[in-house]
Amino acid sequence: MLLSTKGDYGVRALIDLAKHAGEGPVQRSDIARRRQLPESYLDHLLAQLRRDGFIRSTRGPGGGHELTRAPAEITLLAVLECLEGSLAPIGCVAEANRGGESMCGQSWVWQGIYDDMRKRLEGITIAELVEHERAHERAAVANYSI
Amino acid sequence: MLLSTKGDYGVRALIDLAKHAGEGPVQRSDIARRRQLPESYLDHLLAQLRRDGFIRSTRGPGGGHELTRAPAEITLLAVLECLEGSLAPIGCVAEANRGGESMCGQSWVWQGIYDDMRKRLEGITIAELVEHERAHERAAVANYSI
DNA sequence: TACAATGTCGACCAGATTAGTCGTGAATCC
DNA sequence: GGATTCACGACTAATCTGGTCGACATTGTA
Repeated sequence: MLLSTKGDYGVRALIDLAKHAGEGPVQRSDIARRRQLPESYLDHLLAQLRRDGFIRSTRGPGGGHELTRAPAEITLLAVLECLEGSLAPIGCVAEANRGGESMCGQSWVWQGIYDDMRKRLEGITIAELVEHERAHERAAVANYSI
Repeated sequence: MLLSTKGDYGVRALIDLAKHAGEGPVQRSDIARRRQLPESYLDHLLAQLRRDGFIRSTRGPGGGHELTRAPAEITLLAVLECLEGSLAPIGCVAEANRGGESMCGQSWVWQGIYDDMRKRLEGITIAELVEHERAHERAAVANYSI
């Protein structure tokens, strides 16, 4: 598996923050409840996202977490690399892209796959994921009303 | 990391078998020495490849391992799925492709990436990897002779 | 100023996976 | 019968995953 729950949960948390942008800080407990994530685990992910500048946090009553940028300016690639580290599919590619020169015999295959994937992930923003989720919600409501 | 050393080593072993196809069974110790792999670990990988019908093995003096098919008929995708199990980048895609219906919010992204990758890997055979390696060897020799 | 709400940080933990090693046994050839 | 080779399962150490927990820092409010 290329992705662990770190990346998965972290993206969901950012989607939640994006959906509530402009409403003041969003509390960890609210994110955890709405997205059904373990709150104390979410804690670590938010810490990482803050360290990398995706969110800002404030303490005290009424405190919480907010995006530092517009959702349309946060790419899925950036978020996942923040939370998961390198997304390289195989060790030799990870080393090569860290500036190393080691290239195993099949790395040309994996480098191509890696480049494709990064390109795709770079083209998707949190804003698009929010929009996708909203469309899904509308579809669900439409189904229900039939 | 999507791939462990299992897939990596296993592919190298098959390349070795392909290069020595038609010369009778190739011994585990020879593969391990030429490819610089731990022999006792390679044992497990060859067992898996045999169970899935990629190679046949014979015991006793002069025994060893051989491909059951032409290298051009063995795709990288098939080998890797044999050794690594599913190559799905994230859990929800793995479940969806096992017949489940669970689709997380971002799975449309990952399904596309997964499909791209499988298509690429399906288009590459062990024969091509052997040819690539030979080309690399020729280049190295050419460099040396300058 | 006290207290409650909230985030911050690091220690800790159980289970799974990875990357092996090793030993016993089975088949085969001479 | 002995040497050679594969077959298979037990075992292990290190690392990663997916958390939990507790002490502490910060801040708003009464």
